[in-house]
Amino acid sequence: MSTRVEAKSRYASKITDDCQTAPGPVSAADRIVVEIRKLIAAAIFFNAQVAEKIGFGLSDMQIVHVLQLYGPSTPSSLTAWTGLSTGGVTVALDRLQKAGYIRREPNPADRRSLLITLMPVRMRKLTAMYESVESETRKLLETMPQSDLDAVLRFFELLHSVQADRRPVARL
Amino acid sequence: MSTRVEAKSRYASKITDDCQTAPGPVSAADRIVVEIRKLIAAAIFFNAQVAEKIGFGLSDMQIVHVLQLYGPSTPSSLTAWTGLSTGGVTVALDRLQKAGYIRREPNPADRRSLLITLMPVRMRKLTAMYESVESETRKLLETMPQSDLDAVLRFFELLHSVQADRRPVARL
DNA sequence: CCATGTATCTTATTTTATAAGATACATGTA
DNA sequence: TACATGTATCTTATAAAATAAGATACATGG
Repeated sequence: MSTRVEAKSRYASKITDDCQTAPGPVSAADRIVVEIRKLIAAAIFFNAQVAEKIGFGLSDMQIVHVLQLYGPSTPSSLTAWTGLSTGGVTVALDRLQKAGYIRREPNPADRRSLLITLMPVRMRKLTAMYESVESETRKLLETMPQSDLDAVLRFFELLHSVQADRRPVARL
Repeated sequence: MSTRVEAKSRYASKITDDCQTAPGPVSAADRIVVEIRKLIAAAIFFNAQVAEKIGFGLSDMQIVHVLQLYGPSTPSSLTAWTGLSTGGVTVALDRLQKAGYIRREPNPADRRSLLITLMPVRMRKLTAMYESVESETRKLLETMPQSDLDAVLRFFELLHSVQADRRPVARL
């Protein structure tokens, strides 16, 4: 078990002009912004590990995650989420379908379009790989006082307003 | 400006066995775990947008982010962070070097090895693209009471212990 | 009914990543 | 010191993934 410890004082973790973290007193907001970035970098890394283990690419992972978080989506919505071209999404969906992770269903709202849905059975294998991180996280969170948890939820509510305009809108 | 609003009650946002979000009362911890995942998915999306605009691939982005967050690194450390093969990192570094974003410097600790460092001048263009998200985030955070910010920082401290063992260790 | 726009798919081509092997240096042991 | 083994990076042929351009089928608004 690693004992690597991040700087915990308020005297670190601000990204400065010279493109590196530099010491010095910084505000809580500054530190939180850096923490968010570190969380994201770590998540991308972990994601890549999982992807490799099950033979997915990163685009395939993003598709699966979006479907799991936001429910059935159209290919065009996934085009936005992944940044792939339309052809790229088609090919990615072919891969995922052949591997049994998704199904293409008709979109009742538009006969040109499709709704991509996840196949629960296949997903179990994948979610199992995230289970340890998630349960560990949940367990740790439960050690925090309720007032802290509420503050964290308010924090995420704030973030939503930052993200809302920079995120694809699901149009079914 | 979008008016899309996420579910804010405690009666939503838990990922269930059927691989989709389902309604029902859930704990704060459960909701936070989902929020983390949504943050990550949104970040990957935003990342892809930025990457496309400046003609990077996602691997290149991850390399730049890691260098910015953790300082100069060896190619092998970047191999771990990106999940690329050693040859893949070499090629990615060639791209980044030709584009002027990084430099290969000798590693004083090991003559076989290198230290990859960012070139501040080129980075300005890239950081500018994140500036609006970050400053907007900072501005919103500053509307939160200090006690909430402290709680959020404690939250990230907890997360570090979850991530520590699932993250590459920088060995210079 | 028609013109225009949108959603997905197809396929040739380009871009990226891998795998296998090579070189140069490090490390530990005798 | 000499040697065997291990590690860090690079090279290059090959494989995988994504793009671009174009095609088809349906939607939408006059």
